[in-house]
Amino acid sequence: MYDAPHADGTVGKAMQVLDQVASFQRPVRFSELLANSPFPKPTLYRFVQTLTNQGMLAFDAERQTYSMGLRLVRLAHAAWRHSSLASVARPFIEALAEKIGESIHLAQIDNGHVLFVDKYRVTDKFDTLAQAGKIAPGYCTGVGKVILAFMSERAQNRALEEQSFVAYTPNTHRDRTTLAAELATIRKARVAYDREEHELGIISIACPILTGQEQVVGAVSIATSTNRYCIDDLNKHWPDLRDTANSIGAQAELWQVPTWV
Amino acid sequence: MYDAPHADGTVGKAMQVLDQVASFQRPVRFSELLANSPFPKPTLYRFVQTLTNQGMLAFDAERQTYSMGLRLVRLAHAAWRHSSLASVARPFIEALAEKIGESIHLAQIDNGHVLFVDKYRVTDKFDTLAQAGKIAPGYCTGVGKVILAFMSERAQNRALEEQSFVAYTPNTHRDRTTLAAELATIRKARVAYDREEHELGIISIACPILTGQEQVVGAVSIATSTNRYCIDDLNKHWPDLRDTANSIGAQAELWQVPTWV
DNA sequence: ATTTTTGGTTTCAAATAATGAAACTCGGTT
DNA sequence: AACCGAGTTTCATTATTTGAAACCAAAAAT
Repeated sequence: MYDAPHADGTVGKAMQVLDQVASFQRPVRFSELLANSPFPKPTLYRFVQTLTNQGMLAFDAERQTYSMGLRLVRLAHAAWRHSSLASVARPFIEALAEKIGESIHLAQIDNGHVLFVDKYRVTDKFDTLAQAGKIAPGYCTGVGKVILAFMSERAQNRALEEQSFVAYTPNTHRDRTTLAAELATIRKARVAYDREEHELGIISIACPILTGQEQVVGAVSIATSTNRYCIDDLNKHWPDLRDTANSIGAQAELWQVPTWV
Repeated sequence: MYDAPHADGTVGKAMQVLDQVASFQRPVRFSELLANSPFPKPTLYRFVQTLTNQGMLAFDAERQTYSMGLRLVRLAHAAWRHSSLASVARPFIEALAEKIGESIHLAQIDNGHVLFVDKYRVTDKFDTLAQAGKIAPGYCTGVGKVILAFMSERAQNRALEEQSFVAYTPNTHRDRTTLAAELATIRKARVAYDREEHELGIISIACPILTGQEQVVGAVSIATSTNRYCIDDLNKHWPDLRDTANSIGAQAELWQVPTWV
């Protein structure tokens, strides 16, 4: 990696601490943080203090643990509405879900990882942040692969660099070369499939959301379980999915959605 | 508004910039930020750069505008799950909503402002971040007043200090004294009403969510429109609402929800 | 076509804030 | 009573932030 000589100063370090706390997925003690921290004790201590003061972290005095602060929820509200495709895409996804009666995922890419920004489950209707905001790897999901496939070469290289290639299932791509080959195919076909690559029993079909100049802004997918359907069944929905993706892309263009190069 | 004491160093200032961008509620140009910024041009410029590098802001090169970054959505996901009442409260709220067929709000307090962390609308089922993550004033909402009423004296004073007392409707409290009087009543009655104080035509009944030691962690409310019901009708649901609030409180205590003193 | 203005970016010395080794405090051991 | 581990504070050193001024490019005005 070329970048990260001085890691964006003090603010960058503080954000690193935020990420670390988030990564625990549970309230965490100071000493636990310290154990996996690049920072010496007093430095980390002050970061955690500052972030708590700022409401970016929350400190539970009783249990002496830190967790993510509510200020983030407030800030994310704005991010959601103005930087994510979710608000633009919502009506289209809703319509598609009603029509075909399967779960729909909406994703954008964030630092080589697929970020789910919205999700419609036939049963629950839309989920809250409990579901949205999740991340998943790019190299083994339908939405991830289709986004990667349509990135500019430079961006794709950078993103591929960051993939971990953990073998979640026997079908998971295990290195860059086989993945790169599939990405080329995907780009031609304009559709990607997840054949139980991330989770056994789960398959999906994904289409890219593009602007007029063929820039990817995200992806939509229909996901289902192998108990109910096979890839060929999903394929029957392809025209609908493609149309939905196109409509979202057109709408996103009118609206001011930042593109991801 | 008297500002924070030392504004928490560089990190605090950066967070201030984040807030500022969020406050615009739309993509914003550098010069617009500069106009309302306490920081000189190069300083603000560097903050915005750093935050963009960090994914806390997103820069749209084409339109030359900044908006909130997707990293916030990722981080908020964790905040939501581990620091908010939402995950704990969800099943109880769902049950209540099914039973009485009205919209339910779940709120926590964040710096004197009511932060809606979840919302169940009978029609739409749960909303996404589009709704959750919103903030509302504390002094003129059912959930806000009931939370304020149950805060420790010290915390209440601090929170009251921060209320703006904008008169949204003729019924809105216009100063601290009348509000303080009502808060005392609310604390005794253990229930608060919003009689069109925030929005004409909207009324609600709210109960506090308390721990065993009577610490407020949040509030639940039933909201409806005056076209359909009056306060007395809402009052019929009071036992159910109170029970729901109590169940959430009990559950929150078992789980590690940070308390707000 | 030339000048001026506007919006954004870079420089660099001075001012300030971050840093971390070490020392300290406070419950709870041994 | 001495010890330990987790958390907190001190303070001289170091590195980062700061902002006036200068710069640049593109748009607007002349």
